[in-house]
Amino acid sequence: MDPRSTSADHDIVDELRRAGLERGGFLALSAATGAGLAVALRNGTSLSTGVVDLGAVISHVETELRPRWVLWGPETMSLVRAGQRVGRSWNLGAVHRLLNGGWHADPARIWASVHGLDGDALPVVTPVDLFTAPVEAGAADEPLRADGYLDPEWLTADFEWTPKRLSRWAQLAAQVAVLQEARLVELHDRPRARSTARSESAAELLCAELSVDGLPMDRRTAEAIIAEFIGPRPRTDAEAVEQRSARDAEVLRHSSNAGYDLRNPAQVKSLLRGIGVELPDTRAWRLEAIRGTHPLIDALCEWRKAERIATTFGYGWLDEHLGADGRLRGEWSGSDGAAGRMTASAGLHNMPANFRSAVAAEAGHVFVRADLGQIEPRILAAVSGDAALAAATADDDLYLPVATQLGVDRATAKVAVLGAMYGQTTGHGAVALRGLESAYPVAMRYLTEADLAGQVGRDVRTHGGRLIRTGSANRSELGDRDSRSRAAAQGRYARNAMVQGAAAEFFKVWAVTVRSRAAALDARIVLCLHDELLVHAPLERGDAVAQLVADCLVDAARQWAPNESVRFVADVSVIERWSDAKP
DNA sequence: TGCGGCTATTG
DNA sequence: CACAATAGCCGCAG
Repeated sequence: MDPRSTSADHDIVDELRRAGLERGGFLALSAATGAGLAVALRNGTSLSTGVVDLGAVISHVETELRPRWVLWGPETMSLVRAGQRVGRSWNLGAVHRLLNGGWHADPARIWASVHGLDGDALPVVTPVDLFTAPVEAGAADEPLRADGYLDPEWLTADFEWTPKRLSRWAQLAAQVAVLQEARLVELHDRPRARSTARSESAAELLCAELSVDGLPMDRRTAEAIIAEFIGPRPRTDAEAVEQRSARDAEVLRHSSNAGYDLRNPAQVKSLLRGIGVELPDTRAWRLEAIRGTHPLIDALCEWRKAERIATTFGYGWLDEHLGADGRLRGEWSGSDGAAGRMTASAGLHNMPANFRSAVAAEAGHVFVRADLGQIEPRILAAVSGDAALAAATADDDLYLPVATQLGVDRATAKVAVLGAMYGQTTGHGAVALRGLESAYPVAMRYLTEADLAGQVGRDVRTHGGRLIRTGSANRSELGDRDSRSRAAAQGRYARNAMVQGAAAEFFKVWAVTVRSRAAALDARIVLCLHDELLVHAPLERGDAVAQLVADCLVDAARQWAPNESVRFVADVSVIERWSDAKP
């Protein structure tokens, strides 16, 4: 178990082979600036080096052995920042979130979880003062405490890493990976869980790469779009203030009282009351509905659009997130706290659609854009095993056969299906909903059971094995509602999470398959948008990448879906700007 | 200064 | 205006 040191004289690949590492085997990695790196195998063997070129060692091992790199989590970014694009990973944080739901995935919690310790009773760092005896040097090399928890000192930002400590840390990571794998195997009713662990881990690699690479964006086009709404870039703060009050004045001149604050919803209501309009709230869709009835309404609608650009998607946004290299960068997360979709900051997931013309491929490159068609109802058909709904997926537009089956028009069928997945029980869709119950009983029962579980706070698991927590933890927005509507909300949440979560798992399988196979064509994924992929590819490889993306969908479906009864479809196009895609 | 409410945008 | 997310500004409590 003693860590062995390796050096340039001793080839680390040979040592790993001798230690029993097979191609694709678990290889835990820990590294710290100035302290070198350490790796550990699942059998406990650990090797460490002194200060090394992290990239060179990883690259060598990756080429020769293609291991499954076991990472606690944050090392993923270090790896990618060091220029490494490894193929396989086992991300302890991602697997922890899969097994336990929620968002927390720090090493202390992960360790406690796989050892059955209370995650809400984690030890905390005791402040060092005159009355605290200094920790003995020997004890500080062992992170495992007598009570079974990890020493919180090891998790602090200024922890002093040594080769010996890195070795131990890697050993622990390897142990956790083995324990997590065992837990996944125990999920007998979720046979896909181990596979999901691997694809979710690969998605973490993809997220790190997306964070580092960024989205190609043409600054001049973006600035022109901003200028359309709020005018040229202000040169001074005073000029910015002036532009802002000029925008306000354009609305207020239609009112007799110019003192109202347009940014205060209550005052906007008063403003509207002044022209004889009484609204329950001042949301855009309510204002749009009465557009043209008074010049103030129209001016207010325009003001709202401009204000949105000025505050969120204006020059400040570009300055903060668009690099000198023309890449828009945000932080990517592989799975959010709820159903496990990917998230991104810097507006990458909620950029107004009119900015898509600014998202442009670089010279000599094209985008391959692909989006999944009607993914959620197709996912529902697959995970529920509803043969009738699966039959409808044979159509490019599944709402057409569903409409025929229900004896309603397509629009009604669509609203009903979406309403069923979101948990809507009232309104126009409610009548058609009863038609769904009789036409697709298996799918509807799948949703209802998730709903009931959510209502009573019983956790559920998606098809791929992700725990959806519906109990007390994790959700905060259910504060002061009464218990009945809270239960109903939790029911809708669980019902939808089973579909949205499974769709997210499937999407990630597709995305990581594309990631892995597009590399050989020098193409890289630059954006993931829940059901849409944007791949940046060399101009001459555009068609080949488009074909590859379509092929990967077939493979992803074969790998992820319980059987081949459900058809998944994607619209794939080769374009120069994101806006070139069909509506 | 932190938090809930309101608003807008995306899938 | 159901399900999910990020993100800004405002008013209010501490």
